[in-house]
Amino acid sequence: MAKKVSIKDIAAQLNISTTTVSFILNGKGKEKGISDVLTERVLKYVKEIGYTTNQLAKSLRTGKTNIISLLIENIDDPFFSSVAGYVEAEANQRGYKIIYGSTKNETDKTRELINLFKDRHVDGFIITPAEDMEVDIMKLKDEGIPFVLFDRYCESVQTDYVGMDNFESSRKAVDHLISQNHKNIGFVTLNSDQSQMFDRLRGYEAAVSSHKLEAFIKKIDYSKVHQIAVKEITAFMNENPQIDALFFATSYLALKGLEVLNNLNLSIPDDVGLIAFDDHEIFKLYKPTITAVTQPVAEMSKQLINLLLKQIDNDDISLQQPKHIIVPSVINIRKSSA
Amino acid sequence: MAKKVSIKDIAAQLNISTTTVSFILNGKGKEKGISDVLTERVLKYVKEIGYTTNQLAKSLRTGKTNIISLLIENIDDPFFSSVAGYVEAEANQRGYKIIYGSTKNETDKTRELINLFKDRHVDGFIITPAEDMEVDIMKLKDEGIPFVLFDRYCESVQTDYVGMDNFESSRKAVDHLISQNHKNIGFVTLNSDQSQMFDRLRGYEAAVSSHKLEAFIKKIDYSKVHQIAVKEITAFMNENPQIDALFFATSYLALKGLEVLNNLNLSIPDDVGLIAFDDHEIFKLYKPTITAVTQPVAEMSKQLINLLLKQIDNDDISLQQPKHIIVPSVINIRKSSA
DNA sequence: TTATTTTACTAAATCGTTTTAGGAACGAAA
DNA sequence: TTTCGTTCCTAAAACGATTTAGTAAAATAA
Repeated sequence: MAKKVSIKDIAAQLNISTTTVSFILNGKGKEKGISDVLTERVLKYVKEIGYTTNQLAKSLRTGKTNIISLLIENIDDPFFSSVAGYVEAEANQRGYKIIYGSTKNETDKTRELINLFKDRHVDGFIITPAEDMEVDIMKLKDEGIPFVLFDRYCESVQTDYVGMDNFESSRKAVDHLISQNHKNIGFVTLNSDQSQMFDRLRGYEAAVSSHKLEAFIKKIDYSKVHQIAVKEITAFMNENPQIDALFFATSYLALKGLEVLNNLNLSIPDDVGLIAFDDHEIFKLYKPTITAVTQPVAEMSKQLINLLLKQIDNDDISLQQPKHIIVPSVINIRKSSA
Repeated sequence: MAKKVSIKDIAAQLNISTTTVSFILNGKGKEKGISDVLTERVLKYVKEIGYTTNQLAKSLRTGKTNIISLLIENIDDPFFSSVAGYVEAEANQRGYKIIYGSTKNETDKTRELINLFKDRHVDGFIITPAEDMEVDIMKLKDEGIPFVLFDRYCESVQTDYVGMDNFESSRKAVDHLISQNHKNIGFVTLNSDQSQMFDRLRGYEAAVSSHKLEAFIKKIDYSKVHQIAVKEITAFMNENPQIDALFFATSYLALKGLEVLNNLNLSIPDDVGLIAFDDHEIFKLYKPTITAVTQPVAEMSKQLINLLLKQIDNDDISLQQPKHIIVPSVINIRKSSA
């Protein structure tokens, strides 16, 4: 394994100082009054031997890593991996790389990841906070570390945030079911106090109560979705046979729901109308196609990077007013909600 | 933003040397003959002020980052994001973090990502190589940088590799269609020379030719799948109306195929039998359910990290015989191939 | 001629660790 | 009293860059 050549080696080889080499490599030759002749010579030699900078050393000295930490619920989830894809593209374009971590929506895991990446001196964070993270978020803010919350926010801490109007989106979705003559609309959601889930629940409640309909709510633990969702939803349907439509708070819950409706031989939308929160490739192909509240993932990703880089570039964060960017949702109306 | 405290600060505060602090923090106190009393005192103080190591500095000095670069085709693809999820979990457990890059299966982009992460001194790479990367892979090998290829390998370079027997899996899938009395089996694949695609093609050809059946092959450019696949597959079906079964070389091609069959009002499996390479959540729910060749993603991920860490831990890589780990595939037989 | 400015460069400190090589203090052995 | 081992700790170099605060020499001005 040939040792990598360093600026020092270049300097020695060309009989000049490392300072000069560094200036030239960083394009500060002109500004620092290095002659064109020497600049040429250095650049040529550097190219010849194929030197590349040791980013670790550079980062240590400058305090900049050009790495952004993306902490999402789970990389193996279409919504989040889609965000990861867009965020990566957007970040790359602006000279940043992404280091990710799946929080599994667990507070301890998220906290641990934040600390790990802080020690690695990432330039900033994009975080989908788990529950009870107010203290940690507050700490990040106090330390002046750039970060943007995503998907859900912390009620008690003012921070940059990109997300959707979950309340309004949810209400509209339920309104749409009502407009299609569904009367007994069940809501299947997570057992979670996170803002996005809370708002979706409130939206559902607002819609049904404003039409004087009865509310049917089923909450499922996030950590147990895969094990128990099918059973729980089945029980929910059996206990409330009058339900003629279902609204699912996430796409993976909706998938579980489809499985249940299949098992129960209930047809969509004749027996049960259906809308899911978050779109999914399946929904376009399923028979019937499934109506879904769609988050503009590309737009959100762009905003996330925008806000974050704005923080990273201005170090006088404290002066800035935290920004909440609420992007509009779209309901992709398909056959399941007829 | 309070300046972070360093080992130097601790040493100064306690009136001892940084060496001592470092030894203690790295658990070398005993070995280096630091007294228990002092060890206690340092540990207590460190805890009190909540010191954490600057990993950048540590990495610079030790040459270890504990970061693995995962270069996959596209994070926004269920197969790869699933791999990313497992690889992350496996790596985390063993003290490593993942920095990822989506290559989009483009040679230049992949090359660029490799170089970028090399400059960042990642400890190793997991790579799904794009086409024509032999030279780059050879270079990595020469430089003694630990890496494992995944999903597809480089014919001309001996390297560690984790993948499947694509030839055999493909042949079995086609054999299964034949056993179900399909006679004219079309194969829809990518226009690619990569090993995994090449082997799937060979598997298909072997199966049809051994049964003296005619081959119908459609190749689509990876970069244009989203734009043209539906049109191309439609044309393919129209030009070859005798086709009574389709085998798709990837799950996203199969999704395009489903769209086409829908449009053409062809029913599965009565008009056209169908098998996809790579499973997908949709396939379990689609009506009818779709038969798929399934890669054991969890197992592959574990093997990837295993092989890679073995390289990272032994620096006498040159002595090791490159290992090819071929994991068995499973055909999830569902209704579409009846 | 001398003073000043400009041009073209560089020595050395620094970022925060790890690690090599060694040193002081003390007691025991010769 | 010298010598030798222990025990416990440290000075300083190193990793590879950036950057501050210069300086020497040449050009220009006075």
